[in-house]
Amino acid sequence: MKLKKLPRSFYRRPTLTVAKELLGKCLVRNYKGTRLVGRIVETEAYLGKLDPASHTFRGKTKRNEVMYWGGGHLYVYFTYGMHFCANVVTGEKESGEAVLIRALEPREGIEMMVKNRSDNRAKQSTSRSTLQNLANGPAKLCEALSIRRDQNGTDLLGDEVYLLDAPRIAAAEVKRSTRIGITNGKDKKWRFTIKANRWVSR
DNA sequence: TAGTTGATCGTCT
DNA sequence: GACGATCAACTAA
Repeated sequence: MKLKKLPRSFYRRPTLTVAKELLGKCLVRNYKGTRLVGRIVETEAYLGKLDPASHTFRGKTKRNEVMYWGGGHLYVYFTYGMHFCANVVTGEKESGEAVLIRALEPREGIEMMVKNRSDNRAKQSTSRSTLQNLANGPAKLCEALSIRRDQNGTDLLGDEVYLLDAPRIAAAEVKRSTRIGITNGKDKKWRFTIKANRWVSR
């Protein structure tokens, strides 16, 4: 069966629901005529005003403006002086909520992803670092898919970046845990992963 | 293999 | 002026 692009209505729902259902969907990035595709295996929800760890906790700013555009947009931010992270904006307009994509399982255009990753850094991946290291972290997948500041605010119903529908992951296969790399709101179990999936970040 | 640290800069206080 | 939704290299054992 042919997989379809997810409709706007998919995103305009409660953020935790979207975060959970994003698991197993495929993220597609059209880059220089090549389709780069990865299956989402790990997400985290950021619930705006309810969430001290969210960029929008303290209200709208120039940086987090995109999170108020409403479900179906891509929010890309820069952090640690060198990394980008990609979020899917969820909920209605002005909700200020989004889901962070934390890890992908590479599916298509893998050669290009490897190239993107090694171009930016003058690193060399030898024996050990193979596909495992390609997109198992929020900053890594941005590099692999060449998502940068230019993609901030991209409409996910366009052709540049979008998501393809896929059969929903069974509830028994979804693991819920605490989020990673934050200090505020540590206790909230708003991270979703596919159980026993080797592509999840650590 | 676990734990520590340097890189590096836009954004908010 | 401080720090972060990170990563990879380096150190010690």
